[in-house]
Amino acid sequence: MAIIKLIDIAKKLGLSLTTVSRALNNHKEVSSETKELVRKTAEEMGYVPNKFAQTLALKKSHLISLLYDDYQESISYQSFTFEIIAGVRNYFGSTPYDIIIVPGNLKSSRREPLKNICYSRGIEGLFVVGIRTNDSYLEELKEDFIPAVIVDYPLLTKKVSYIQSDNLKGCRLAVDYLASKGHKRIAFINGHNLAAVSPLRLKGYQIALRNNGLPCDESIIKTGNYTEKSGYDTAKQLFAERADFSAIFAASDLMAVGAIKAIRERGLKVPEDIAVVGFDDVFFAEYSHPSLTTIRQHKFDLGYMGAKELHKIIENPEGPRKKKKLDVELVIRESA
Amino acid sequence: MAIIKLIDIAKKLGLSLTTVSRALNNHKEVSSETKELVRKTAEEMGYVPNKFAQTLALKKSHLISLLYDDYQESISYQSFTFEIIAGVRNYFGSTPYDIIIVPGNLKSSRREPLKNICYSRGIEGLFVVGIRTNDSYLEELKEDFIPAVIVDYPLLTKKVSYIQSDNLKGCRLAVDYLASKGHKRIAFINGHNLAAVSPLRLKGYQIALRNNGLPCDESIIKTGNYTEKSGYDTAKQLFAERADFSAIFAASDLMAVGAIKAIRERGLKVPEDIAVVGFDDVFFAEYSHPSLTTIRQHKFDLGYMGAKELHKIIENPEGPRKKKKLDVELVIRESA
DNA sequence: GACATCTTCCAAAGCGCTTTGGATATTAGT
DNA sequence: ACTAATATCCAAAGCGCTTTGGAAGATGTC
Repeated sequence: MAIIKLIDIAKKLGLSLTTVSRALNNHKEVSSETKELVRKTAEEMGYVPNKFAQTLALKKSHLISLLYDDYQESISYQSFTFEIIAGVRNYFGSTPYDIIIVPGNLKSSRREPLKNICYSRGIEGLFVVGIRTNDSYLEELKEDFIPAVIVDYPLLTKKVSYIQSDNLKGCRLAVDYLASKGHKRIAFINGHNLAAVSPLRLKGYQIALRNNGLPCDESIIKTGNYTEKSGYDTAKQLFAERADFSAIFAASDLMAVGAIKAIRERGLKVPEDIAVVGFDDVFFAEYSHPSLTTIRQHKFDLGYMGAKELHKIIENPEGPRKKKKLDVELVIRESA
Repeated sequence: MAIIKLIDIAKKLGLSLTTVSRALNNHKEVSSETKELVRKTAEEMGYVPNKFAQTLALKKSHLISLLYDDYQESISYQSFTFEIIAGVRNYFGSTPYDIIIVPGNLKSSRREPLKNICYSRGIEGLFVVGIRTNDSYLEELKEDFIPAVIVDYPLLTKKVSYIQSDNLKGCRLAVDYLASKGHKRIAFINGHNLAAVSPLRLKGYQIALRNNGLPCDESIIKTGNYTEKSGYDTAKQLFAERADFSAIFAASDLMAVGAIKAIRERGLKVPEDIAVVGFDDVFFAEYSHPSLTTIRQHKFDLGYMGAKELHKIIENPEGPRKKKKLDVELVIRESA
């Protein structure tokens, strides 16, 4: 059975194409009886509009695109991304917009310019997550040629907003909590600067130390790359350097897990000897051992609220852009 | 700067629309000099073809759709899904196909018929992951109206293939390994029957027991729902019933983790008192404590190979369909 | 030089939809 | 009863592309 189109309905009812189209789109120029009739037969005949034809005629695709990376190497980031995407999807699920995934990864070296992708597919908005600070797409985004919302990268132009968790507060919560437990020397394992949040978290850590009247000692600040292994390595390095600390604050849960591994290998106990706090609250934080005290990011909301903002930009391109900061919370478990 | 189209190039070069189109599509009816000229100016002018117009004219959308569920309640499944999707995306990244995500979840109650979605968006193929055995979309899929590949649900028609891991082998590996360690009474925590793999895994477990000359005792077979909590609950239930067992084989890593928690609460040690083997090898299996011995599914490959098969079905609808079984392997860590 | 054969190009139609600009029929106004 | 307004419909054009069916010019053959 072939796919039926407007003209089929028109023929069957002895109406014109125009009238049928208008009836279905609820124009005023058609009587309500005909509208009802058309709607009913359309339903009966199983008519569905061809979006391509509509897009062409209306110059409106109702398509937004997701730009993200599979990041095979940092597998924990997956769950983070996935939850954000779930939020995006959930939001747009109640709008006429569909989501298209551009081929290939953010990382892929040989890839089309963003503009080509968007123009070619008539994409109306971009949702970007996990973009690195050295990504060339960022330059294109700055040209402001398309509405976009970026997670965790501070870009604010006429058509581009960004959204992220309140990293400063997150760090404050973590450090305050550790300080309240009597820790005076809190080491910090940060992530690399390809993630725009890294400097933020460092800053948050430093401010929080100051607010607690604690000195900021460069020698107990290390940089990993958000992976478990790097957490493990940097923690071992701290020990090797005979650094003086009683707690570790890691900029990701995965690094926290790695650090814990190093601590235990050293024959020390978590949290008795050394307390550990992570960041993210990825889902396995609860199941690791000891379960992780960490800063929870509301990932789904990041996606949902970001999608909402993107929608707003598309519908009202002249409106004001704003960065959005989502609240975070301290989740106290066993590791600190 | 407006988006430029074929006619713009034609005007600029004093050629006809037809010729320009043909030049870009490398038809033989146009001289190679003109081809080169057209290609160059197209490049210079930043021309990109409008896919909607192309689709309309060619009756070929190059669009496949991903059907999956965010499964908020079973968060571990996320990483499973995400990795599969990464595989799908990776495969289609080197083809002209784009991936569109249909709005809403598989689960969502009020949702469009699959046919409407596909016809309306000109979707050429469906990649389905995580569909439940009672999902109404399954009925539509059985009507065989569109090429599809399903992960983990056995449906094989003219246009639909499926792909899954070798569950039987997985169970065999797990049970054989436990048996080789001297375990005679191996409890089994299965998942619910909304997942088509559950009965398979039960069967695999039973066969493997038989092959090892071990009795199959119904009283140490329990059913959870693939979540950590259900693993915890069913393990506790086993203890409450004073069941006799020295090992637990769980049909998912998350249930395995839950079971371990119950075991330890009981004051017993893993693996010394009770050994535990999981299934899936989700990424945190490595980081849980004790790290999980489990059956690794190659999730990325599931997506990649499935996508390849889908591609094949689309390009050659008359070809033979086949189910594909991907190899699994035993990953030995600490829990058994 | 006349005919057939390529080669290279183009105008027009068509993909399925929406919208513009009229046309026709119905109702209201005086 | 005649005009003005209103309601209801339609034919045709256009969205940006590909393809069909020719046409014109170049080349080759005898």
